[in-house]
Amino acid sequence: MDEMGIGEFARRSRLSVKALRLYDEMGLLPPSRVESASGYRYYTPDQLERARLIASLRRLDVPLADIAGLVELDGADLAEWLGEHWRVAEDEHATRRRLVNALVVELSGRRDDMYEVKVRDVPERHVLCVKRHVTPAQAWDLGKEFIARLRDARLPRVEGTAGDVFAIYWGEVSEDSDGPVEWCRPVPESAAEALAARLGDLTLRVEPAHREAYVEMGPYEDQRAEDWPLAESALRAWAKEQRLGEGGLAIAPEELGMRVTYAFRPGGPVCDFAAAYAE
Amino acid sequence: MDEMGIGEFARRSRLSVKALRLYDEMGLLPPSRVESASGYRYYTPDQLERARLIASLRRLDVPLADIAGLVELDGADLAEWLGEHWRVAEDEHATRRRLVNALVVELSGRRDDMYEVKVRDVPERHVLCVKRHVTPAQAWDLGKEFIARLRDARLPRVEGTAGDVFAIYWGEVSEDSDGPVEWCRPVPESAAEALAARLGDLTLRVEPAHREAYVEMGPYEDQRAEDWPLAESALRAWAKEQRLGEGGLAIAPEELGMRVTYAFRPGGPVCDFAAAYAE
DNA sequence: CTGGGGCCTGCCCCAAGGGGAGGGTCAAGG
DNA sequence: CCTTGACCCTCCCCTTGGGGCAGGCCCCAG
Repeated sequence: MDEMGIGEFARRSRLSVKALRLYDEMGLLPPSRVESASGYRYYTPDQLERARLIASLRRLDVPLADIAGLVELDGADLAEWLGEHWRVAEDEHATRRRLVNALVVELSGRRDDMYEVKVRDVPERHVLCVKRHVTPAQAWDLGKEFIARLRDARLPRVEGTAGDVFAIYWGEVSEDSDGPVEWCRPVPESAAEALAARLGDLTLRVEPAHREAYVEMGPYEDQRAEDWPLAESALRAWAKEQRLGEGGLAIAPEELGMRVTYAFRPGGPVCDFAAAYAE
Repeated sequence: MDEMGIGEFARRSRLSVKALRLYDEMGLLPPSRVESASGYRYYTPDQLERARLIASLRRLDVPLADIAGLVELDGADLAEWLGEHWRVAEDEHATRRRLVNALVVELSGRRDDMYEVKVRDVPERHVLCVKRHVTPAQAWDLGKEFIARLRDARLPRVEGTAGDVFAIYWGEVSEDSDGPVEWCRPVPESAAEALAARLGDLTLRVEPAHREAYVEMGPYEDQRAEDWPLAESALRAWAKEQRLGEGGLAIAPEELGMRVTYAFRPGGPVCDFAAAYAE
């Protein structure tokens, strides 16, 4: 029988002795034999394949908890899982790359050419709103639903950009912070009173006139939550350049919220990411 | 004075309250004022910029220890540092991508088309060797030096592939495991005796005849240590296919070592990654 | 039978916070 | 003035995937 001690097995599997003892303890890779008297672990060469697979997965930062399930899969299923895992990793990497680019551009004082900041004046508006606390997952689905409801053709429309549906993020929406988010639809003042009767879960309020700095984020379907902080920082850099309050208070998420406007223009719906400020 | 509590500061900086308390404790981002009676932390808006920078760097997985130094740099230097940091990250990502590809190819049973495994017979040879324990950093420099020494034109050459300089990795070379690595130069048997007199730190030994499975790794200058395990696994997969010992023992790094052959062919030096086995 | 290397368990340590207990503070409303 | 609820404090334990070390067996070769 072709046994070896833990040291040799470690060298040949490219795992550390410490890791092997851990994997034994958690049942992921028990030695083929453990001498009860001494406690010595003995491994056989046919355990190397599993060990090397574990080592590879660890090198890809797959958590041990996942690995425990994965090593029971057959090759094809594991390959499929890896494909999916890698897709996610590529995604995160791309997000980080955008963040690095944005940071470097901002720090080196160059103009950010990724996002062009524009300004628009928004008049006082009567808006129909619905406000919810949502997790990131819900935000997308619920958003779609509310946007559809609010675009309901039977509601009279406000002319121009000021009539687009928008959402206000009053707080951060992430795994452990759930908004709130408010979806809004401007309605003509003339219609507001009549609507007040049949509101349902909607509320009617008046938004003050303000100025918005915004960047265009492209098609609605392509929105990725990770890009919003980049847009936000572009707005902030712009604000600094414009000397809109050195303390960072002119752009005021805490007052008027970060906004995403859904403009259903010809050619498909596109988004703006906007920060309102009160001059 | 435009102070805010830790909660508001957390929201506006996209850092958690917990993180802020930690950064205070370690002096990275102390509040502008701490009420001594209550222990309450109060921050000012002009601290937001630093806080947001820290948050961005953390999102890039920069360790806090590094961040502590980085936030004192000016924009240009920090941008430069980020560029370098990112270059490394891209590198690691590319390495992981190669590993995933290799794994998926191997697991789904497809032939690995990245590396074509070839076989060659190596006759018994007299070799001039120098063996050292080296760290990864040293391996490269020391390797260059020894290869140059061993290629010394005054030594008689063995004809053909069998005459190429090669290195044997007897153990893993990584941050915490230092080899050993042996650099070798075959010499004709006829010259061996005469050489024995003026050996210096070189040793002369006889390598048994064996067969080597190998893959071609491209130019010498492009070698990256991270690719070698991939090549090794390609060899191992090939060995399995050839039924060269199901236990994984026929390919025997533990016996004959993993080899890298430096072939100084016309067109520049290229490397082979080889595993010797004893039929 | 003795030395040296291999191996054992058990304990503490790391980053970068998260979660919660138990208790003090602040500001607004009654 | 009092209460209530939101906010904040410190302290302690928990996480992942091991690394490092202490103190003590074990095993094999000479």
